[in-house]
Amino acid sequence: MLQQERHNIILKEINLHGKVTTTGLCRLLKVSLDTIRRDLTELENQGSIVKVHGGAVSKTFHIPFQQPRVYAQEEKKRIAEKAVSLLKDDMVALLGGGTIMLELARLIPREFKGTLFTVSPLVALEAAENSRSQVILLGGRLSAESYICTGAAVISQLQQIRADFCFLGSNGTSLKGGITEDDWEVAQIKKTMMQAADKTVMMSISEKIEVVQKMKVCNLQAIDCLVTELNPGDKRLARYSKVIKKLL
Amino acid sequence: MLQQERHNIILKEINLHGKVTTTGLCRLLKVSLDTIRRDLTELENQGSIVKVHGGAVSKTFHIPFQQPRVYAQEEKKRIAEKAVSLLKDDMVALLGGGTIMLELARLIPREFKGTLFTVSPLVALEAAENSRSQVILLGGRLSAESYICTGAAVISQLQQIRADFCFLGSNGTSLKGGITEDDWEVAQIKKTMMQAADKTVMMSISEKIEVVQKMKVCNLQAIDCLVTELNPGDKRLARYSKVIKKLL
DNA sequence: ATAAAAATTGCAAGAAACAGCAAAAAAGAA
DNA sequence: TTCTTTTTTGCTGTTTCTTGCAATTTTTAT
Repeated sequence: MLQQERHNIILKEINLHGKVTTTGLCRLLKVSLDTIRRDLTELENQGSIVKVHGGAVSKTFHIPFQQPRVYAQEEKKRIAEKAVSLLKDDMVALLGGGTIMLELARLIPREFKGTLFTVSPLVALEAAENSRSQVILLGGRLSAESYICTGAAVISQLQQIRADFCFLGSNGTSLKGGITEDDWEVAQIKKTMMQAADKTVMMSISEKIEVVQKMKVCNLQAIDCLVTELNPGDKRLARYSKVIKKLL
Repeated sequence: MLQQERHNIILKEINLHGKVTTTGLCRLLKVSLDTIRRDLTELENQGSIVKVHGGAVSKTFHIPFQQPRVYAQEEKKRIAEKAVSLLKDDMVALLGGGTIMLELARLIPREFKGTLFTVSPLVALEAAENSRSQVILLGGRLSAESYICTGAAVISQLQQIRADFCFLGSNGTSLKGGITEDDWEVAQIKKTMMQAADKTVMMSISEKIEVVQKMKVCNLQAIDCLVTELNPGDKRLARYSKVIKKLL
């Protein structure tokens, strides 16, 4: 077996599974551990893979140490950056809960002057810290699972509000299923929030695209803008661009 | 299973749920608790997550003031322990804000069954985490200084409540000046909370005894119970025992 | 206050990595 | 072909890394 041949097989394995183990390759290629180690060292020097104790992982699999933030969080941050650009002074905005919304609250410019309503205590605290805008927390029964206020009190307060924008995170976004959620209470709140605002901005990481959860929030037609970390021209979003007015 | 693999899985879990438990990961990954602990330590050193007792939380969910353990001076904890003993099942209680109240929220027994109203998002989150009781957050404009909800909305919601107990922290307690506060808005809220409850429990560390602030909340006669970290028979409290029905 | 759960520390067994060396294989030259 | 040179491979002993265990301390729950 040629050296080059082994290298190709190793690369194929890594691209397929994201990782390889030294002993696994040893069995697969019927050569000694040392040979495999030397192979891995060479491939690493070429810059194709990253060696770790026990084997090697693909470059995309490996998170460099300099990057202190977690990958999904980077994506969420990118989404929040795009969404926050929609904020204009004197705007009245409704904010949902979830981690993307927390990122958004964190990114609100200090000089932004507007009114922010939210059902999430965490988002409220973050927004109040980071901006001089008015932050109004819509109170109600606090759900320990979702960390947002739920129940009739929230619904009735929402019905008294007329907001310009409603920013929501999505747990499931699909062409057929629309926007879906795994918690019934949360779905109700989101529905009502959308009714209380002129326009709805839905934020979804691409992982959640074409994912369908148990509880329906709305059809895609009800969305005015879909924000993902992807480029709006990405092929994964092609079919969405026909249904939703604006992609970011 | 490669170490890197475990790390990736842990990060994914944290991003998905916001938190992980050591034992949960132990079951999921089929390795010993020690290995999980070491993994979490490494990920924390990388800056990806924040370790807490029992597991780890996502950096996004981790808000600096959510870990008031640093402020949790022994005295405040002692006060909270005494106060929490006043809670009985099926009780409706109003909770104020502040660090003592956070300690109280943390000490609420898991089996306590009652209804808790609060104007503080932090207290609400803590209480919802630590007990199976119903937690209702009274929403309103969030004050960035005091981290509690203020304004007319809170006042009007409070006027619709009839609670058994009202638990408040005090920033100033004196024989002549009564209970005082440095923030006008907060003083208004506290006044209204007291009116909405049958009995008021005031919690004050001895540092704040004989301290007078600018804004008056009430006279000492309006207090049903004063809780301090001192022994009720302490001579510093002697003159208070004549005015207040109960000392703890 | 007491009991239970979790964290920390030190340690030892096992697995993997490393370095040097020698045998085997491959390549090139006479 | 045969000999020499170079490269590759496998082996050995040593070192490093990882993991799980036990004892102890700290934190949390009751």
